[in-house]
Amino acid sequence: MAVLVSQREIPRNGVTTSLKVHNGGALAEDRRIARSKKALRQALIELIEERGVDGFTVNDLCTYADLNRGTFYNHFHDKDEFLLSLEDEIIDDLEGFRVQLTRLSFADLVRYRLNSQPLPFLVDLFDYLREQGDFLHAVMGAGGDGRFSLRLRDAVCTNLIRSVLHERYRNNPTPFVDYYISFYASAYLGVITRWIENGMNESSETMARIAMRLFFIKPGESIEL
Amino acid sequence: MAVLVSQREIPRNGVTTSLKVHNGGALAEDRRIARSKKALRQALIELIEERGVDGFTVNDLCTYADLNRGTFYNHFHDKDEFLLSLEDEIIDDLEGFRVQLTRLSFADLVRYRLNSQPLPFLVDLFDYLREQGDFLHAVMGAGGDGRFSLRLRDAVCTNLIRSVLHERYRNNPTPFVDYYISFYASAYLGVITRWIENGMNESSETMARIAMRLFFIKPGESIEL
DNA sequence: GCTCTATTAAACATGGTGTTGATTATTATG
DNA sequence: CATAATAATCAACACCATGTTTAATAGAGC
Repeated sequence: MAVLVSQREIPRNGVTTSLKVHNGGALAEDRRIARSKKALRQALIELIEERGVDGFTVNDLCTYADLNRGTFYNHFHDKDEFLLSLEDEIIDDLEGFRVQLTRLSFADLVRYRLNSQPLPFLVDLFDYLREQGDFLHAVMGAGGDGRFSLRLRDAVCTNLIRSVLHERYRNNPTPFVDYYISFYASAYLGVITRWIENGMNESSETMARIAMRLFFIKPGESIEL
Repeated sequence: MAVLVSQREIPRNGVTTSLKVHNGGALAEDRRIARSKKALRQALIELIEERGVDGFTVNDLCTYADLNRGTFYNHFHDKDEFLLSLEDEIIDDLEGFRVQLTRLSFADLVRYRLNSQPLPFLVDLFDYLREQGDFLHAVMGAGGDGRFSLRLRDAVCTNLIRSVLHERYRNNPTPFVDYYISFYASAYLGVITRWIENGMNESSETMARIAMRLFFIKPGESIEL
């Protein structure tokens, strides 16, 4: 009676799914599972691009992925949980960048800027975003999932600004500082979004330089091109 | 046979719905329609806040609005069309601000800044946003409609930046200028979003001043509080 | 090769959707 | 106030997606 129970067991909060792409080896997923999830991921991207995140059903998803609908339900409870699990992977990966961020100081930024060098951290970040480009393009586009952009802003941009902000103001609860942080966090999210929307034409180095240049510019000033 | 056809006729693209709130008088809507739509709007806001934009059905909507489900379908084809019609109202209203924007120059901004006066245009904008606060809070929040923020950014913020940008760069297709505009457009959208999320505590004048101050600040500089 | 398990296929109850026709209630208008 | 117009209600409908369950098949791992 309880024999086949494990088949119905759905991984709590996508723990297993995080092993999928960057699989270190330990606790490797069954090839069939990996294949199915990969096909579903690709189908999801295509369908979001074509019809927007709410413009298709689980049926459509499985048709695109050339899988039985039951297979989908073996792994995910519903469409949203599946989407969230993929988003979680990205956010989890970005945690790694967050720890780099906390080590970053305003002084570092200035030093690299004076040497006309892009911050390696930023280059790595744009490299990673490019790696996930197809998914990000779908999910951050017009038909994508608005929640993800908010998470990305909090996961990366807000922390980025906080870390390079002068220590005095970093945890200052003044309303202006609050808006100051929101201002720049959203600003950098906007740059990233724009880059992804436009097909990521610029190289990661170029983008890192642009990001740094934007940090040191004053809006009212004339731009030296 | 074609007698009752008019009851099923749904207004093409929410033309009639735009008369609802700010009704100038001409072609006034039937009171019953206005009442129904108002109830639906309020129900929508409550349900988005409670369950997110995809967390409820047309059934729920009508239960909250205390209306028959048929009434909803008399006016709208589906949930999304209804939501879009409400968003369109806001965007249409903001068109008025857009024309003010095109008249705005960088010089104006500096002049007001030197006199420590907030731009009347900005005060009006924040006043209007507050007026629509409950809807905006729902639709721009975590459970809201991500598409709307994108529209708001394009309708207001991008134009705002373009108009105060130096003429030389305004229509400059350089990649950097492109990102420059995205940067500041998203930045100001972020400030607006933050203000709305936080319950719009600051007055419109205060927000206008903060917005102007953020325009003249250089990120790397220390902030004078 | 043998065991375990993922995929498939079919069936099912459930619930939301969008539409329709007839009835009732409310509104605008003369 | 009386009347015509029309909006809201109610019940019923076919349709489709959902999420679950079963048994059979196929494939992975060892």
